[in-house]
Amino acid sequence: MVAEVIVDISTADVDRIFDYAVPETIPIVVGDRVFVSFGRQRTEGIVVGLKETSEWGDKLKPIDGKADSFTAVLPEMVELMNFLAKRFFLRKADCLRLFVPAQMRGGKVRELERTAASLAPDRDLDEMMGALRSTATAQRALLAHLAGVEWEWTSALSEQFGYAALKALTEKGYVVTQSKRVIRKPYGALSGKADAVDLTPQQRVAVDTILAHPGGKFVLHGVTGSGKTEVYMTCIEEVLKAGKTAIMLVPEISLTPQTMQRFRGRFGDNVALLHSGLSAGERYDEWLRILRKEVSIVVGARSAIFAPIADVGIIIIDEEHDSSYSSESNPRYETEAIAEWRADYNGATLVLGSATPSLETYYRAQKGEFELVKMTKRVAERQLPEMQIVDMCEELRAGNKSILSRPLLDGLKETLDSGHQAMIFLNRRGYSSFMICRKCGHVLKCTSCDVSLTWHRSENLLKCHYCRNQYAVPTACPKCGSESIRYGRDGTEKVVADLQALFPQAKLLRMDNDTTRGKTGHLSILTAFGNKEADILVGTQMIAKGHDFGNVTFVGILDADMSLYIGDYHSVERTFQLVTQVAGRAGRAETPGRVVLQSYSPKHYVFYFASTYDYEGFYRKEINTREVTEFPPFRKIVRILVHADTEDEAFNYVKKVLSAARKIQNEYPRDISRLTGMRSPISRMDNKFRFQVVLRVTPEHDQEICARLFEVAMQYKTPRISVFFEQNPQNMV
DNA sequence: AGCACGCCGACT
DNA sequence: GTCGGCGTGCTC
Repeated sequence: MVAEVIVDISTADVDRIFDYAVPETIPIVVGDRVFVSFGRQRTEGIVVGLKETSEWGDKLKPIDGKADSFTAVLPEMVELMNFLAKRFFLRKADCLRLFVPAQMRGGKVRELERTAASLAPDRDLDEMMGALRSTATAQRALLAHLAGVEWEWTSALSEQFGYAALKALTEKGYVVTQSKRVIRKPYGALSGKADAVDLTPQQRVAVDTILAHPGGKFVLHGVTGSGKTEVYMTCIEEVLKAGKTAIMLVPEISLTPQTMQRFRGRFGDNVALLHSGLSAGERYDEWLRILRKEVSIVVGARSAIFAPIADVGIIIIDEEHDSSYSSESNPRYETEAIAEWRADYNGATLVLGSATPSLETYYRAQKGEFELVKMTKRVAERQLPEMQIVDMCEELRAGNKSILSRPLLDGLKETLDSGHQAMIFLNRRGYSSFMICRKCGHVLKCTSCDVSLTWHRSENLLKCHYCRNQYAVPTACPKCGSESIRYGRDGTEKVVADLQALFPQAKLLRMDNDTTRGKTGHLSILTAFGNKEADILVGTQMIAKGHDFGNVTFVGILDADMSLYIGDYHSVERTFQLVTQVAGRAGRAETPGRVVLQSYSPKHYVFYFASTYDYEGFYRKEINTREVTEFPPFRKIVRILVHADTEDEAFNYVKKVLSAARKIQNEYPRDISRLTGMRSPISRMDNKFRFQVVLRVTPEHDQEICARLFEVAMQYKTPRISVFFEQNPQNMV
C-alpha cells in the first residue's frame, strides 16, 4: 500500500503529493497525520490518498508512524483542501493547517492532564481528623473540603490551603492523587435555561420557507431587531432532529457572551465554540469534542467553517455582510465560498442572514441563485428608530464649531432626563486619509473612478487606488473656494471629555481600541453598560454590532460620512451597513428609539436610504453604480502585490508581470480591463518597497484568467521578493 | 523549511 | 592556501 502525503512544509516547491510506503504494521487511512522522513529531515504530513502502487517503485521511503490516535482530517476536508488550493491559490499545506489546531502540529499534542486529589477511599474521615494534631488547622480544613467533593485539582487545594498541608496529608496516605484529563470549557460559567419562544408570524414564515427546502440556499434579510437568531436556532433544532449537524458563523466581534449564553441555554453541552478568543487549550478541546462527535452544533467565527464536523445539515452565516468573513492575510479566503462548498458537498442548507446583505449576495439573490426570505418587522411590533440627519456644515455656519450638534445634545438631554441610556458612535474608519471641505462638504474624488482620493503623506499627493491618476493637494476647496479643507477629526477621548463637560452629572463609558485591551476588555465595558452603570457609551465600530441593550433609546452617529470617503469602492455600502447597524441599537425594548446622524454630506443618497430603512432602494441605486463603474459583482478586482528590498527589484518585477498580463489581455480583450502597474499606496512598509499590478476581470472567465495571472505572478517571483496574489481585496494599502 | 553542493572574498 | 558567504536545487 502506498500513501499520498502532503508534508507540513509551506513552500511552493513542495506543494505537491509525495508517495510513501505504508508498513503492514501501521493501519493508515486518508486524513491521518503521519511522521515521515523528508530529505534529511523528519516532518509531519497528512495522508490525502491511498493507492496500490507508485511510479517511484522501490525508491519509496516508509511512513514512520501515526502522529495521533485518531484521524484528524475528514475525507470531506481533503476534498475541501483541493477546492481551496484551486479557488484561492493556496498551498495545500496551508489549507491543511487551517483544519487542525495549531498546537497539535510539531508533535506537542496536548491533552491537558493535571493532578487531582481525593480522600483516600479506605480511610474514615473522623479517624483521620482525630489523628491530626490540633494545631494542623490547614490540614483539617483541607480534609473537610475534600469530604464535601468527589475530587479537587491539587493546584486549587495548594492555593487555598497551602502546599504544605496537601503534601503532609498525601504523605500520611490520607489523600490520594491521580492524573485526570482536563476538559477546558470556554465560558463554562455561562449556562442557564433558554426555552424556545413563540415565533412572530414573519419568523414562522422564514423558518417554514427555509425548512421546506433542505439543501436550499437562502438570504435571510431581516431588519435589526427582527429576531434572526431565533430563526437560526429553530432551524438548527429541526435539522438536529433529522440526525444532522449544524455550523453557525458569527462575526468575531459579536461572539459576545450574550450569543453564547443563548446557544448554551437552548442547546446545552451540544454546542462547541471556536474562535480566536479561546486559549489554545480550550480551542483544542472544543475541536476534539467536535471530531469525536460529542457535539452537533458548532458556533464560531470565520475559522469555524473548517470545523471537523460530519453530516452537516445546515450552515448559517449571521451578519453575512461583515468584513471579518474574508481573510485578508496569509491564507486569504472568503468564508462564504467555503460555506457554499461545504453545503453543496453535504447537501446542506445554507442561510446567509443580515439586515444589510452585501451587494454581491443580494445581487445573486436577484439572479435567483439564492432564495430571498424577508423579515420587515421587529419583534413585538416594535418600531425602527426614527432617524434625524443633521447637516454639520450648517452647524458650522450657525457658529457651532463643536463636533456635537445641537439636535444631538437636545436628544441626549431628553434621554438622560427620562432615565434611559444613550450610545454615541464615532465613525473613525479611514481616519484622516481623505480630504473634505468643512464649509460645503465637498470631497475630492477621482475623475475616472468615482472613488474618493487618498492622501499620501510622504509625497503629499492625492491618489486614486484603483487607477493611476494622481492629483496635487489643493489649498482651497475646488467647489466653493473655501480654505477650510482638511483631513482629520477628533477621537473618542475628546468626545467623552466634551460630553462630560456638558453633562457633568452623567456617567460615561468609552469603548475603543485603547480601552478594550486584554481578553475581557470588551466584556467588562459592555456588562457595565448593560447593568446601567453608565448613562452614555461612546465608542467606535465595536459598539455597532449585535448588542441588545433594552434601555438604550438614543443613538448618536458622529461623522457618519467618515467611512464614505475612504478610497474604496465599497465605502458607500459600508456606510449604509454601519449606519443601519448602529441605529439598530436603539429602541429594542418598549420605549421607541431615536437616532441623530451627523454628516457633512447630509444629502448623500446613502443617508436618505438609511434613514428611511430602504435597503431595496439603496441596493438598486448602488448596484447600478457598480455596474457602470466596473466594480464587483460585475468585475473581479485582481491585485498582484510585491515586496522587495530595493525599489529596482520591485519595479522590475511589476514591469515583467505587467507585460505578461498585457499578453493575456490580448487573448481576452473583453474580459480584462484597467490593467495597470504602480507603486502601492503605502509604497514602503517594514523597509520593503511595495509595487502592484491591478486589473479587473469579468466574472465570465475569471477563474481561468486568474489562474493564468497567478502562474505569471509566480513565474517571475524570485527568492528575494515576496508576492501576494489578491482577488477582490478589501483594501489596497 | 532545512540541508548540501558549489563557486568567489578576507583571514589564522 | 582555506574558512565561509549565501545562490541553487532537492526532498517520495
